This record gives sequence, structure tokens and C-alpha cells, in this order.
Amino acid sequence: MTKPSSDPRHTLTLRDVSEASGVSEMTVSRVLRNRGDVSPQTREKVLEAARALGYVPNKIAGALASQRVNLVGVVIPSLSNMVFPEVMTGISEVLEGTGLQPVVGVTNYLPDREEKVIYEMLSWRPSGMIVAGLEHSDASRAMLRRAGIPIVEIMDIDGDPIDHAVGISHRRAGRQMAEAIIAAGYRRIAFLGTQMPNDHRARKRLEGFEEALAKAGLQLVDREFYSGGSALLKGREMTAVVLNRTPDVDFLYYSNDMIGAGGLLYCLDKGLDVPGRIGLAGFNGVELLDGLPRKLATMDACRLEIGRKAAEIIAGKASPGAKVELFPKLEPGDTIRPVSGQH
Amino acid sequence: MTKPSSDPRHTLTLRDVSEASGVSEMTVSRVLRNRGDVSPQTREKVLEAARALGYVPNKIAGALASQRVNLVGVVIPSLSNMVFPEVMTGISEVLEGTGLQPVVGVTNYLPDREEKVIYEMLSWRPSGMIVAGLEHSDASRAMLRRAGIPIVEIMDIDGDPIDHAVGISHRRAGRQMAEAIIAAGYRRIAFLGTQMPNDHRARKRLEGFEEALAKAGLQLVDREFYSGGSALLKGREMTAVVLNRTPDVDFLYYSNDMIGAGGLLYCLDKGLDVPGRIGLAGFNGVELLDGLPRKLATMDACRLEIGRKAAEIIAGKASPGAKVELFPKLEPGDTIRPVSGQH
DNA sequence: TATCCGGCTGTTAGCGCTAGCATTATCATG
DNA sequence: CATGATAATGCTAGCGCTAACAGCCGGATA
Repeated sequence: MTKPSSDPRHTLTLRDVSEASGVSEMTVSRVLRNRGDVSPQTREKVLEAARALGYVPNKIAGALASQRVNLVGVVIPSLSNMVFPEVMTGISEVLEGTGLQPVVGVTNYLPDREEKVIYEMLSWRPSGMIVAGLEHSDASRAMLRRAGIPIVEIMDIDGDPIDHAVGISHRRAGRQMAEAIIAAGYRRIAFLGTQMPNDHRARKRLEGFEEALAKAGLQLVDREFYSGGSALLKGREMTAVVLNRTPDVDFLYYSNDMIGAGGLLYCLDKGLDVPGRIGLAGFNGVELLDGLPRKLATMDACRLEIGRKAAEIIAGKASPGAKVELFPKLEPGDTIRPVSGQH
Repeated sequence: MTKPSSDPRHTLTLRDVSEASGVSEMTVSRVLRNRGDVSPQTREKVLEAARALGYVPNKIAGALASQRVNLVGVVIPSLSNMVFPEVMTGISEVLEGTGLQPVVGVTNYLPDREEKVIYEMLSWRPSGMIVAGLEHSDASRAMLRRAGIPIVEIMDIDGDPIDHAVGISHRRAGRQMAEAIIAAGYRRIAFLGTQMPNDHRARKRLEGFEEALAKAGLQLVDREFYSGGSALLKGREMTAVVLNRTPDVDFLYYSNDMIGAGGLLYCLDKGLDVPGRIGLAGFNGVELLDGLPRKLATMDACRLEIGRKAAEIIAGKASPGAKVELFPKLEPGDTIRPVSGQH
């Protein structure tokens, strides 16, 4: 009968380490978790044995026994649009020191997928969940509510959170941008954006935007939607379409910076006077814009801060009211002309 | 004594569902996992009860009991550079139907962090691991080797894999690009790239590049490095520096497309004749380039395909030799002039 | 009628670990 | 020297689930 330690294919357990170091499993467990009193000599012996064997603790068993899982589920719609990676950065930063670890799930803006992702995550019994947006299926909401863990919905605060919410008001952001555009004297304004029925935040921005236009007696003179493909290229194409269809348009409001950047490059290519003849604005405040020939007007979505605040709530470092509202700053860049009469 | 089901704060277990539906826990388990024979009536009853209670299975316990975990660890250096999200897409696509689920860990190009991430992941006993790159600490390699699960190292094949490797030869990619540049008649060539000691793939490309230059009796006339910040902006800045320091440079080879794009925008701003007076090339083949005023020369890194192939190996759908080499295609775009004498 | 078979359900025994004690060794105190 | 305090270690009993097998039942077979 070969001893387990002599079989390199055997999966190591605490028992192996305990046998190798001549102490009980419990003591090994204590050493490996840095919990409870263990004499320095014993500690050293155990650590030595664990290292020599190449033992990696089994968190599955540990989590089951201790009823504690150091995981935080993060459910977001996409990784490829530059906005969520930055949210993740904020989350990781804060979670770093807490022993908590983020686990990401991606929904591709599909409610069904979101439901599945949430179900999967909850089945690992995480210590908390961070979910993008306030719009979820009834089943998703019910699961999250029942889970008995802190839930933070992020990015948006225009709605009723399940537990906590950290974000900005996209409706207000749209309104603000519209007001700035109107104040700058633009009147024939078009919207260019994603054709995603489930991008609720883009939708709310547009609603706020149109609301403010209406208040000024205006309405959109054109609108164009896209889905899929290279955003920069799509921005060019849509801009071409709109400029062709509505030649006298004097402002292009994009639902995100990436297509806005494409539009800007197109306008510059065509030799249009920006921001004199035509103005442009996007949304998000992505780093990319810094490298453009001209800085696109945009609004920062407070992504890093949202990630941080959400993680703080999960980590119990902050115990705020249900909603935490952040306030994006409008950055006029070089693509909105200065307000007439005060330059 | 209140029954558990009457306490909304009680965490649900199989037992609750079993009591609610009047069958044994085992049968509930079978229904919920779709395994084994269960009569349609019983199945319906159980499903009904589970739904009514809002029961979410506990995978921790399930995994411990069955010794199977449907997780695949994916360890990558970064999420913010457009390349890994696409790899993830490939992985997810293939894993979709297999019941396996990817879990991402990010190392920020730090070997220490990589070691920690791998350790954490292995402690969840995943069914397989996909790790970017071939360079790891001894401890990391040992852990992976010991884990007794399929390991796939991706992106790079210039080296010795622990188990499997799927990727391209970055050395060869660098060489190929150099050859194309030389063939096009450029002679005063500069390199602009990341100052990351641990971006081994960028390093290998540069090595291959210089090797091919040397073979043609050439060497770099200038080089410039950066770290951090907005890549597009950095591309502009570095390009300005190089053009200023080495005015007669006639080709700029960038370590990635993003800084290459910045450089391209800068050159166009300055009214330089691209690709006549000066040529440019990047690396990766990111979508972004499609929207630029001129298409940057680049080499596709086969990201999607790498993700797919790696996932197939993990899922056991493919059982290839140790290494799977993919071959990137050089896309000359509009920033390398046509080879003299054959236009 | 005895036997077997396949469909369905239940029972038993852990998976590898940790909470919560119980136990022992060590030592200062009165 | 008994006593109690403290530090170090071990034991027991699960955590919630599933593999493996055992049992039961009705019907077909010989």
C-alpha cells in the first residue's frame, strides 16, 4: 500500500500536510489561515511541509465548512467597451486589502443571460454582488433579494434599487448636455447611438436629452442607430449618413465616445469647421479621446469612483443610504463652441 | 420551533425543497441536475417547489461531494488593451455548450500577482486553466503542473509549455514585419513601444524584428519607450519625440496598434506624407484601426482563434500535440508603401 | 409461480475542511 | 504544592451535497 505522499498523482489534502509535518490537520489549517495560536516552530514545520509538497488548500471544502466565501460577483454587460474595465479597476483596488475577490460575469446586454449569470454566481454563495444597471427580470431581482447578501446595482440611479445603488443619473446627464449645446447656440441637433433595446442607460440619456430640447422648444432633426461592428468605423459611417440626409444639421450628439470619435475624425477629414459649422459630443470620458486631434466634448461617467464606492459597500467599509449619486462633469473639449457672449 | 421554510432569512437547502415537495433530497438533487431517472410527475412537483421557494443550489457543496468543478481559470495580464476581451470571447464561445464556465484573473503583467492569482484559482479546483504567456515563476509552473488538470498557455509559442500551448510566434511576427518594411525600401527604422519588463511577447517581437534588420545589415536608428497613460496620446507624444530627435527616420514600428494609431494621427496632423516620406506599423489587428483616416499596417494576433482553440483543448474537444501554432497575416494597410518595382 | 428486469426512489457514507469546544503542556502565583 | 491562567494542540461533528448502491414495485418472461 503506497503512501499518498509517494503518489504524485494523488490530490493533496490537509491530511498529507499534517502527516508530513507531524501535527494534526487542525493545526495545519490554523497555520495556513493564520488564525489562532500556533507556536513558531510548529508554524515553520507546517509551512515547510506544505511548500515541499506543493499543497494548495481546497477552498471548496473550506468554504463549505466555514460558510464563508471570499468572492464578490460582478455582473456587467460587456468587457469590450472600455467602460467596464475601469469599473473593475475601481472594484479591485478597494477589494484588494479585504480578502475579497471579484468574479466577473458578462451578460452581453441580454436579460436572459443576465438571469443565468446571476443564478450561477449565487450558486457559489458569494459574499456580495455588484450588478450593472437597475433593470432586471423579476426572477433576477427575486434571486438577488433572497440571497441575503449585500447587493449593489451600479452605473445608474434612475430607478428603484434592490438594496444599494451607486451611479449617476443618466437622464440628468442627457439633460445637462442638451442644455450646454443649446446654450452654445446650436439648434439643429441630431442623435447617433446604439440600437440596443437593453442599453437602458443610453436610452435614459437620450430621454433626458430630448426632454431638455423640448423644454427649449426644439426637437431632434435626425437620428441614426447602429449595432455591432467597430464603433469607430460605425461612428464615421453614421455621421456620413446623417450629414448626407440632413445637410444643415449643426450638432451631433453620440451615445458614446467611441462612435463620437469616429464622427469627429470623419468631420475633420471632410474639412468641416468644428466646432463652428458643426459641434459634437459623446459620453463616457474615455482615455482614448486624449489622443484625438481635437478633444471631443463628453461627460465623465465616474466609472472608477462607481467601482470604488460599490466595493466599499460590499466590504462594509461604507454604510450609506440606499442610493449613492455621483455627479459627472461636462467636459466641453474642443467640439462645442464657447457660449456666445462670454468668451 | 419555527420551520425553516417559514423563516425568510434561512438559507435554503435541498432539504427545504425535499420537504416542500415530499420526496427525498436525493430525488430533488437528481431533478435539479437532470441526472438519473425521475418520473415526470415527481420532476414537476420538485421543480414547482424549488421555483416557489426560490431555491438556488449550493455549488460549493455540490462540487465537494462530486469532486467536479465546472470552472476554467483564465489568467491574463490585462483587460484594458482590447486584446484579451477578444480572447475571452473565443473562450466563452466554445465553453458555452460544455457546461464549463470561465473565471478570469488579471495579473497586470506582474509575476508575483500572477503567482497569487494562479494559487487562488487552483484553490477552487477548476477543471482546467488557461494562462497567458509561457513565462512564469518556478512556483507558478510547479503549481500548475501539480494540479493534475489540463493547462493551456496561450498567445505565445516561443518556449516550452507546461502542458499545452496555443499561440503565434512573436519572434517570427517581428521578423516578418521587418522583412516587409525592408522590402518596401525603408531603411531608417525606429521602434516605439511599451517599457514593460514583463511584456515578453512585445519583447520577442522586437527581438525578431531586430534580428531581421541585422540580417539585412540594418539596425534601429532610434527607440522610445513608455509606460502607463492613454496609449493613443502616448503614441502621439513618443512619435513627436522620435521625429524631433531623429528627423530623417523613415519608418516607425510600434509595439501595439493603439500607440501606432496615435502616431498615425500625429503624422497626419503634421502633414507628413504617409507612407511615402514615412511608414508606420503596429501589432494586433484591433478593430479600432478600421475607423482611422488611413489604415495602419499591422499583424493580426489571431486572438479569437487562440481563445477558441485553448477552450477546445480544455473541453477535450481537441487533443492535439503540445503546441498549436497559428499564423498571423500581415496586413499592410495604407501605411507601408507598395514594394518598389511591383505596383 | 418463480424469476428477472428496468424504472423509480431512498439510504448510507463520505467529499476536505473548519467552528467550537476539550484537552494537555507550561508556568507563574499565593 | 495546589491552583488557575494562558498557550498550544487535538477531537468531534458537521457544512450541503452527490456517488454508489440498495430497495421496491409492477409487469414481462419462462
